[in-house]
Amino acid sequence: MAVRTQGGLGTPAGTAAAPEPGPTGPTGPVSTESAEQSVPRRLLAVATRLFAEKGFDRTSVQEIVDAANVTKGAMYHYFDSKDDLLAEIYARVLRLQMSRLQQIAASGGPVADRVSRAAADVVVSTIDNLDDATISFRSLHQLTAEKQREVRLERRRYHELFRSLITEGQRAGVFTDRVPADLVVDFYFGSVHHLSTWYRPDGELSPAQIGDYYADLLLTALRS
Amino acid sequence: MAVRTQGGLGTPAGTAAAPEPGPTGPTGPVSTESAEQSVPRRLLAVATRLFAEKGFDRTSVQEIVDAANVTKGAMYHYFDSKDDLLAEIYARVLRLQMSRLQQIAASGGPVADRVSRAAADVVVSTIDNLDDATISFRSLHQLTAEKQREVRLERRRYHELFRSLITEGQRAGVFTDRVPADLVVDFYFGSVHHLSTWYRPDGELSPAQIGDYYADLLLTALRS
Amino acid sequence: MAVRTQGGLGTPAGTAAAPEPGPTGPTGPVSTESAEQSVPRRLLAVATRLFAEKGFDRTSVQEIVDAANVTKGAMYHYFDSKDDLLAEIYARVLRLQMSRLQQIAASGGPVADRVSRAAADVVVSTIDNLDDATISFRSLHQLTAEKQREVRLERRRYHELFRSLITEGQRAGVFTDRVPADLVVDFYFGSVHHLSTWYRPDGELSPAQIGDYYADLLLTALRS
Amino acid sequence: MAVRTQGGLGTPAGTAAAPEPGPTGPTGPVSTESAEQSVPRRLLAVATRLFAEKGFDRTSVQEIVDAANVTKGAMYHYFDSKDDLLAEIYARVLRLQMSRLQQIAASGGPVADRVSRAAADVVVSTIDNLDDATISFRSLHQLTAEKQREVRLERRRYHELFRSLITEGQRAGVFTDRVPADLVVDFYFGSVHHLSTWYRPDGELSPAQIGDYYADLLLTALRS
DNA sequence: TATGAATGAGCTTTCATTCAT
DNA sequence: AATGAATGAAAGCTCATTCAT
Repeated sequence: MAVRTQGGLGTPAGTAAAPEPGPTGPTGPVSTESAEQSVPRRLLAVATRLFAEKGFDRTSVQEIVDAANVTKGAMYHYFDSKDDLLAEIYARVLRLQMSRLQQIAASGGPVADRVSRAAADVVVSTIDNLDDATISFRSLHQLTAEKQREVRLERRRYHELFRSLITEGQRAGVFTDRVPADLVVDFYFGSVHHLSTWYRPDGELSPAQIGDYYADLLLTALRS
Repeated sequence: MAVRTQGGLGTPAGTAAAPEPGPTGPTGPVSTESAEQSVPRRLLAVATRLFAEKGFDRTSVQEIVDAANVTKGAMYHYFDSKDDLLAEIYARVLRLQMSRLQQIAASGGPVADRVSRAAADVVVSTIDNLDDATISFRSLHQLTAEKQREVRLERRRYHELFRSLITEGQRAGVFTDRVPADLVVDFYFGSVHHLSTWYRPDGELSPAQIGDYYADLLLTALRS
Repeated sequence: MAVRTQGGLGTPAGTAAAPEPGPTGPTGPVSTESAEQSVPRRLLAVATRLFAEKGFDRTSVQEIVDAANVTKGAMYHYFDSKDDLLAEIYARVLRLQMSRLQQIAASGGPVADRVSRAAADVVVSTIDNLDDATISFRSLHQLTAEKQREVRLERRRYHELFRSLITEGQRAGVFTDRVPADLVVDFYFGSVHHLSTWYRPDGELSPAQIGDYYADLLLTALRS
Repeated sequence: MAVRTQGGLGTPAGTAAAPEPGPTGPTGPVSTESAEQSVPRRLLAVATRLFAEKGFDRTSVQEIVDAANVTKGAMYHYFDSKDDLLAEIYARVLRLQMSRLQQIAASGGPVADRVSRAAADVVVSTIDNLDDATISFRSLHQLTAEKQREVRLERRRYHELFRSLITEGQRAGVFTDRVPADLVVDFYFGSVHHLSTWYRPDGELSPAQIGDYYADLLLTALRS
């Protein structure tokens, strides 16, 4: 991030204290990407869509700023580089996924239930943010080495949390330990990340159904 | 493809019996990528490595021809474009995977055995050609629309064959039909394609072991 | 200059008697460049250092204001442009050198003594303000045509004064007139300006020693 | 330099063996900068003129290639960067000056004569290549650190050779050793480098006269 | 069959300056 | 007296591809 002012993107930029008016706010037309939101938000939204559609390297900064109705200078006021935009997208995804998993992991109930809920939930939230998924499984190598490291680290922390649920189930005897928990995690998240290559909103199955099927497959494979 | 030469790349590379003499004859140096092979082979080998390492868009034609010890003119003699190189890599991968799956599908034995063998085999062969896997899960959108269609078609044919084994098992009652066969295929190949993001040659598990674990997970999930 | 404020930069900086209280009053931190001095002074000090270090074109306004702990708006309040900063630096240097030379020229004693003292003094004062010297011999062409003219004019007036001392010596018969006085002046100030390219504070010779040697070389060359 | 072919710029680029036709060659019009010469030569000639006129940072690559009647791509085919162009100019200057000094140093005669000839010659050759002089005393900091080091090294070798003549004269007793030889060299070359700031072709003195005067001043200052 | 100079469009990024507050 | 978001023009550089030889 570039911006010399207080307030990054976790908290809305532009105005320090009050969150900016949502789509139902008092002024202006309603279009998620090109009005009513703060400049950096709009840029991120647009960049996410374009990176997913055409790939990072094939999306020019010009296209992004045009679509966001902003000048190039403005973009570089808020972001250090095109790369920074991508890094911000990764950060947002990881933050979101991690917080959802943490909530589920911390909730009560039998471990199998928690794993099942986590497994289904990550499917639904991946489908809800399909562009993010497309980008994050395809563009890691387009980040700087430094930022790749950060992303990998964060991703590992996520995997470890998920794995800890699996091993908890294995110790409790409800999951088989024939297969190493590590491998199970990689196995499952491979499936999840690839949703973006085949899921179509007009398909027969709803996100929730797919989530349930995926969770079923995982749980059945693990049941000892 | 451009190739106005005889023979060459139409026949599957993997199964070529005799290694062809390089342009420098029997005395030239021995290096898989930059001598002893035909120019187009060398270009494909080098391109595969570089595309996997740095991504398609970040690999310049100049880098490819330099690494292959060839001039640009020569490259454009054999390939229509940089794009063509990528398409050729996709074609090679698909050809190889398809032929292996066909062989296993056509072999005898109980359907569960065939699925298990196919599941384990695709893991091993994916690991054996990890660069191909990296490229093919990351670069589809860098092909022209037309070539994307071709690749998708071919990939669908592959999936259908695999799916037919699953449905065979379901009809035979050895696999559950709780989960649609289609979904199972996508689920499993997601895991497989993602091998390229985490597999490391120096890891604890051998390719064969990983293949067995993956097949185990799939078969257990399916066992009715 | 923009300055719409009272006092400030019109009076020579070097001779200001009382250090002015900084904007943070008596309790602020003490650092020549970023506190305790008035904003325009700080900007000039910082700009001088940065222009000498990296060159005028390679120093951005942002860098200057950051280093001076000031905002862009503030800078543009005091200076018309980046160019104006440079012009101010030139003006300061010329004012300083001129006043020193005038003092020496007006002092009594044999003309050879006065030339000798002037020659040594300009060396010492150049070394004392080495950044100024670096800038002024390298950045003239970065001023607007108009300001270049002004600087050249002022510089010529300085040279004329020095030259008048030489011709005085020539007329008095203590200096040779084999070489035109004009040329002697250019010859000598070339040497002086170039001090900034080779002088190092950790060198063996002190500024005063160098001044004496330079004066010796000049006087010997002139002695008839 | 970029160019992947044999033959740099010391030897004429373009054709390997035969030096390209001079301005009197058989084909094409006669204009030093934009025709009949090889592309890299033209680029260097044009760049030298523009860098001297407007400064390195204020000369755009676009201006250079326009003036040289060449496309940007062509420029980047021959030079790695705009920086490389500048480095090449420095290299050319240093090569030339060094070779002239070596010739004079190696010639016979009393040491005072050799110093005198060298001193006068460097003035004349500096005036003959005034653009080079302008650039080289003003643009060193615009080279990369690495190339600055190279230039400084080469320049030091030049100074050492000149200094060795001075010390030879000091040991022989024809020059005073009141002033360190090192300092004398810096003193004199300051004067020489600054020729570019005041010399005008329409001035009263010819280059040769100026050379003689400069040599006179130096020699008189040194005569013991 | 192969060369490599040359093209030209497009890329990301920088930056002095303005202006509503 | 000061802020800092925003502008818009221009910068240096890359690269797939062509073509005369």
